[in-house]
Amino acid sequence: MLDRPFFDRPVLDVSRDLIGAFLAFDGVGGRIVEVEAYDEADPASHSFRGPTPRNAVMFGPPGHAYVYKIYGIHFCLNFVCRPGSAVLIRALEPQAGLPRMHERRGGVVEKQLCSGPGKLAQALGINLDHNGLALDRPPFLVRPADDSHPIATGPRIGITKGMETPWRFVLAGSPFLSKPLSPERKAL
DNA sequence: GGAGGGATTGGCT
DNA sequence: GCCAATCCCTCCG
Repeated sequence: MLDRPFFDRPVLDVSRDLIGAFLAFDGVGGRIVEVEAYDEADPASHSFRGPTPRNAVMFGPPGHAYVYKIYGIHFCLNFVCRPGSAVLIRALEPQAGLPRMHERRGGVVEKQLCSGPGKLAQALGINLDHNGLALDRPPFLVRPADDSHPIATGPRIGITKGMETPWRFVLAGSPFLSKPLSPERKAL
């Protein structure tokens, strides 16, 4: 079980170590195959301009869920690390509760159940009610990766600032990513 | 008090 | 590839 000490570390270390970890929400989830790191010095981060009502959880204790709504439609799930930093969970390899994922996501193929931050939140049933919940107890369950995985990094997706910062981490070669990594780079 | 915009997705050209 | 959908949060007046 991953709890506060795991998340009370530099956000890049946490991001790398989350690749291959298992995430479930109310028994629905899978292996984390794609994340992105954000911190307070980063113009792409919600925490860049300091604490506000929306991002308050990012400045709270490590090991909690920061959930926000994007484009008025979708939800995105982050894991809070040290104050002002968080890891956006972007894609899972579905492993648990697949029938419920399919119900929530409609008639998509398995590869597309959790291949993006909004899709993942929809498949797991995560919304603003879950903002601020601790990650080390139900309905959340986060378990460490049981062995090492080939990790690749690259630029983050969809942002309009900080595009040059290669803080996207993926499980190299996974077919469950939101987008292929290009060009492929070695992990730090 | 109000306008502008976003760490996305899915559908259409 | 392009673009609309749709909610607050943030910032400015």
